[in-house]
Amino acid sequence: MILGAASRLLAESSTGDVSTRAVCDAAGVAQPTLYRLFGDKDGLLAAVVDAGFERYLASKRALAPTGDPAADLRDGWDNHVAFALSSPHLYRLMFVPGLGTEPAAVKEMHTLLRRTVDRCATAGLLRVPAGAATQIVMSANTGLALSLVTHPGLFPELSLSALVRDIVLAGVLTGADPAPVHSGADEATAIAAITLAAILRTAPPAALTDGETGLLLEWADRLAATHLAAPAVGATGVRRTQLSPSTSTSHSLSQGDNLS
Amino acid sequence: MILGAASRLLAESSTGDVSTRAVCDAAGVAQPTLYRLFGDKDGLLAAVVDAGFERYLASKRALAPTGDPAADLRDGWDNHVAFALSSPHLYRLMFVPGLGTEPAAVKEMHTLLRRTVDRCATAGLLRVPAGAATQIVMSANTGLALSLVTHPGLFPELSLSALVRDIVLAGVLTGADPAPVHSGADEATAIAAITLAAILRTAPPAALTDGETGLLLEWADRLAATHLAAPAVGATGVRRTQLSPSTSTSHSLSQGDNLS
DNA sequence: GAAAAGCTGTTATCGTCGATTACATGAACA
DNA sequence: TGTTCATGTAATCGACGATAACAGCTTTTC
Repeated sequence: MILGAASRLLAESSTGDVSTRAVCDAAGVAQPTLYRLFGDKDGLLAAVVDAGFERYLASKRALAPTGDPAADLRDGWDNHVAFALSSPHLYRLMFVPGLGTEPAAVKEMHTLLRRTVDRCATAGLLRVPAGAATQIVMSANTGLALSLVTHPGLFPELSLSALVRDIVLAGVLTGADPAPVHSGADEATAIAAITLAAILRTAPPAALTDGETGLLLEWADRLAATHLAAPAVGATGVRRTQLSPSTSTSHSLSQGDNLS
Repeated sequence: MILGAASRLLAESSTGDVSTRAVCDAAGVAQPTLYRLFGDKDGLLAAVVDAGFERYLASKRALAPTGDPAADLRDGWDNHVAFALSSPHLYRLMFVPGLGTEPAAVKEMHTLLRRTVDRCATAGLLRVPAGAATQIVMSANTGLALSLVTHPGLFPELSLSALVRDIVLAGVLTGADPAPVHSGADEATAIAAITLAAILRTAPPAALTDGETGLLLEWADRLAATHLAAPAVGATGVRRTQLSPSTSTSHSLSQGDNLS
């Protein structure tokens, strides 16, 4: 069970790397055995990547296509991010190859996404060509997941993924509003609050005391952020993915998030 | 000139890694010298990152703030992507740290972006809170750049960055249309063409010969892709960044791109 | 002016890692 | 029974990151 030991050690590793010796020790074999079975350390890691990708595709198949391809697209995004967060090291191995080694599995994922996009297209939901939409969603999705994985400190917002997702999908699909869903007067209110908050922050007015400015700022922030918690694209029939309870759409910004 | 040798070797490296021995040989010094000056290999790489970041910030300052903060935001995006493509290995060192070592420079860049976003906010151009907008743009920008850098084979489209950029900025700014700029009948035409192309590709009709289907497909693709070459958000006063002649907005899809 | 202190750079070496060679063992088959 | 081949091991190699011990040189101090 060399492969299992490698996967386990990788997941437990703090640096995201494993030594062939450690893998062999954990598996109870000598090094040449590993090298005969996998040929190379890269071969071993490729096998680990393949196994991880098998798991990823399994979770992908669990999200069977529904009648709502736009919702499927959204669930696919969430599922992808959840997988990345669940095994960061493995994700980095899968999507940040050593510059030259392209795991074939990535292309398979690309075609999988393409299928969902095509279903959107045949339903008349696409406003950009299917190929462009696929690349846009794919790069934005993996890119965001990589950012979340490699900069856990910089982007502590759990809802960031949902925000970017809704914006990107709204830019690709028809009939989908970008993340902030407000209408008419609400939109004007939100924008005014956002503008005021920015002005207060960069140039506090002399007419108000610091305490007053702070309180006003708090209210403005609250006004500006309310719409971020609203459900967005494809609001009907929201399904939860098994892996991502925390990245779902309806997650509000109640806890420590500071998006102001 | 140990640092210069390290930077040069890193840029020329094929794996994105350098050995301290190679650096010392190239610099004409012995290893302990390097370790006395930089303490560690990580210390050396951190210095390389700092130097690269100095260059990045220099190119950033060259894009002095104009009266159009939205255009500044766009130029900043292009500049970022151009930097990533110009030195992929360095970029990966800067933005894919070893999981634990957060280069302080990244935070500095974050605040730099925040300043531009705040200028948009005070101009009333923001439809999401400034903090959220900063995180959205930042993660999408670095994420896309990482995708372009680490998967040069999967995303060969030079215009992909511009597409994602316009979509993301449109989701964050007011008065900015998402990438496909079409109006009225044009939009209906494009969507119909996209839908038809997708249907033809997934289920070729029996009423047409293969040749006829192919020709029809070509025309539909052309109809669907025309609007992708149109200028987008902040169309007035488009400035070119020094580093990114190829990622500019007006770049058309004439060459080998296949976004269909 | 000579000695002490400190910076700068060297040679030689250690432990770890990825990878390989040469060899041992045991089952399948003629 | 002897050959073959798959499977495993001990021992080893070269490259790497890192360090100890030592040598030259400038600066400071008495």
